[in-house]
Amino acid sequence: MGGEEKTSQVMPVPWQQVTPDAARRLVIAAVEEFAERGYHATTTRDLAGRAGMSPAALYIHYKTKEELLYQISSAGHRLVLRLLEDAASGEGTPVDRLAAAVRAFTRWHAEHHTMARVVQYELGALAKEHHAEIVDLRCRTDRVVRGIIQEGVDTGDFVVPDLAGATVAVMSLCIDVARWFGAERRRSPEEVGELYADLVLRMLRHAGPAHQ
Amino acid sequence: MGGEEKTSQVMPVPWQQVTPDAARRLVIAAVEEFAERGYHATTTRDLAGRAGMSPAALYIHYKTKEELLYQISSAGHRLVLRLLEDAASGEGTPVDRLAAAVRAFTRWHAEHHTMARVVQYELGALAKEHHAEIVDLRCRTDRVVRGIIQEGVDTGDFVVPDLAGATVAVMSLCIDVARWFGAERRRSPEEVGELYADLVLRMLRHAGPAHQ
DNA sequence: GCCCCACCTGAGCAAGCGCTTAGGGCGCAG
DNA sequence: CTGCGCCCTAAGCGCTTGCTCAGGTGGGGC
Repeated sequence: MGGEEKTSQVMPVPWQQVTPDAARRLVIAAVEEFAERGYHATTTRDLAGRAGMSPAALYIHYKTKEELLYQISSAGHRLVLRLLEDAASGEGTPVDRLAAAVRAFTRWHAEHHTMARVVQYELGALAKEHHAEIVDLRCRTDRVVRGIIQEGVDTGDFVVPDLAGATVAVMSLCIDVARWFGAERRRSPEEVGELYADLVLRMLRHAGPAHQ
Repeated sequence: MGGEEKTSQVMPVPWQQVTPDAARRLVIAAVEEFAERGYHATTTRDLAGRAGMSPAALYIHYKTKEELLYQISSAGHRLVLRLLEDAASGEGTPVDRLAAAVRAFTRWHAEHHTMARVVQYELGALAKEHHAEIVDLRCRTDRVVRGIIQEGVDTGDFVVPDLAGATVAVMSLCIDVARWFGAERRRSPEEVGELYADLVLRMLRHAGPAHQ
């Protein structure tokens, strides 16, 4: 029972390289279940059931339930970091690159909002050393975005009274997409990405007459 | 064990009217525990222990653990709704009133970030009829903010390509404060409120030379 | 035929869960 | 004093939890 879940594949999800097949089915089941009910409300029996196997089979592929969460969290954070680094090291002005970063970051949170929910809201359930590793990744993503904004300030394209505050606000705006996206069916991930890129530029650009 | 928690009281928290004292201690303990570990990871023994009583005493004051969550969620949502309605029905231009709304909404999420976390991130753990009631409250808060933005668009102060999208973005930005605030000690709730009011106005105002 | 190995299952263990029950102490009206 | 009601606790019930383990199945090399 439990038909195959169809997830949109516009951006790559790294589960293709997870083997054997049962392990992949488990990790996909875990993303859906953790996103829907939360890590602590999900039982190993739920996961095994959704992946089409007995509860005991889970422990052939993963040592603990927490390791499954860690795999998801780690893969998600690394993927997001790469996304932002690509945007940051791309061509164009800081304005262009911040827009690209926000577009990609937002779009990922919308398109993969189930995985994004696990990545962003289930950190607290990680074991201590796993948690520390993830926090380090998050600091790095923060630094990437702050770097682009700083460059924009240097060129005079951005005017921000508080660099750290603006960085937090920009990332916060994008991250929270994972929370509300899905309840509303009207907008596509691409549209939200465009809208947010525009809003963020409006937020940070100096409010002079030389608009676009 | 477990000293008295000191919560800043700049904005009123309605627990003063919760009686008897043990019931109030329980609800305060529940806010802290639910915010820190999440509803499902918190046990009734944790709550009773933090409130300084035996596990069984909880059930004298609340029928279930879920009812405790519901009391917190309901009180929080009603408080936030009133906060926004006050700002919306205040004096001044739509620009002034949106700034006031964002300032108050943001500040509440920062100042009471433990309660806000429960209010914003533990909805899914509510029983079905409680959940429906809370969702209704959330729709009303949404409508209040959308109303202010719409007025600003009518007066020509705001230029937004997508009213619903802009509303979601504005509220999203404020709500997410509950997630990250507390890790960073550098900013006060008032400062974040000011920063966010400024950023939101920049996001929505038409980008002409008639600035400020 | 044979064994090996990767993968899986049924049954179940110890611990912890939400919640209940029987009863105890204490303040107060009589 | 007695009697009553409120607030509380110790003990524990029935169930679910994360996880284990002995054993089974099926395909490939010999």
